[in-house]
Amino acid sequence: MEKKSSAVRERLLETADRLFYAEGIHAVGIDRVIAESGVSKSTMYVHFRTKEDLVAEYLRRRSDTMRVRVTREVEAREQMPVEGRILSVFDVLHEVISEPDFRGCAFANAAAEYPHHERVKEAVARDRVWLPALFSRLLGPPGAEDGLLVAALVQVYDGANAAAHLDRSKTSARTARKTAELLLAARQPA
Amino acid sequence: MEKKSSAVRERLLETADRLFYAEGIHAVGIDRVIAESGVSKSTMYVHFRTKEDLVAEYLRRRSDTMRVRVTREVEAREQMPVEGRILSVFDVLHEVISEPDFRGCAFANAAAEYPHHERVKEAVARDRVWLPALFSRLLGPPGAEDGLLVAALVQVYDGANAAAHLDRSKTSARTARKTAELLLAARQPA
DNA sequence: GTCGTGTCAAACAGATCTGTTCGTTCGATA
DNA sequence: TATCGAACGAACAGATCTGTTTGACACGAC
Repeated sequence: MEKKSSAVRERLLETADRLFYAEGIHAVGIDRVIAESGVSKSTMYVHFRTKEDLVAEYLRRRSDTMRVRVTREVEAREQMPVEGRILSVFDVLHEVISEPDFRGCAFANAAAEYPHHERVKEAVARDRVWLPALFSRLLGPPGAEDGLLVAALVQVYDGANAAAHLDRSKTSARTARKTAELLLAARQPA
Repeated sequence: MEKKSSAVRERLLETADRLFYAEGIHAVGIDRVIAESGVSKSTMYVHFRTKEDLVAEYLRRRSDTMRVRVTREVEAREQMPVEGRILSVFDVLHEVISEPDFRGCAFANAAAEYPHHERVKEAVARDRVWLPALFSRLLGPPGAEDGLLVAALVQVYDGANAAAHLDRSKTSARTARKTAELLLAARQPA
């Protein structure tokens, strides 16, 4: 299934990703996407029945890309203690927010633009699952307070994302990492 | 200056605040605002020369309202130790995210919708100042690491805001408060 | 060689959005 | 009572946005 990976489709998605993320979804019309991707409008509507479809696919890929990127780094530290593996998530975040075109969390942004849009809400909900799941898995068989620890770690991650965006802070992921260290050190020594 | 506080202007701003915050700025047209405020379009354009002016004023008031609300709670605890005063910020946040129409940080949302819009950027920058300033003031004459502590506290606040919005978490401010307690307890005991 | 598929270019339809204009109404005040 | 300011309602202009339609072209497979 889903053999649809033609060259035009890919070009459309790359352009959509770049424009939607950089300028916002509402602010970028279909005409911009087709102009900058070099695909004709009629062809674009063959590959994506509506703009909504294009947006949904944009979000799906954003989520997958980030999840894979973070997960790969964590997996690469297989023989590290869990603390180091969890902290490496914040190292990836540091890389991400350092990229010149960083403009915050694509899902927070999409949720802000389309608060009552069903497919966007689904895409956001889907994205919001993987990071706490990763932390949970790394922290092993859940103790009583691990739910709280996971939630706290995710919050620190989100806060660093927000600060990097709204304050243009270049160091927010470093700050977040230190807070995460503190949270991990304070874990109940069961 | 700025004696402009007529009844129509107030009705326009109240309606704009409700609609822009609930549904997003792009998604709400001027026609919605005038219809729901019961003000004619021509009158609205007397009070606000453009939609942009209305948006800027909406953000200004949102920022002021929240700043006043938080500051008042903190000031009410004048004889408490600083830790308690700082933690009370997260109690206010808990109240805010518990309100039924909560839909995230209005400034994060606006920044997501208008990434390159000068007046929105100004409004966001203006809002982003008061919370770290409040934390700094409470923490007293800045030690070497207090900048880091302030940034960490703000991040935790932002993270709780994001989680409350994107995950519909009702407990995120409580989680954030616990993290803040940890951060404060770990302060260098100078 | 013909058919089918994928693509393009351009015009168009219909909706929506911001902002303007114009004539009218109503109430306060001098 | 006459005047003036504030607001109204409705139509309009012009831009923009999503999505459709039409006709043509290129190219590979049968």
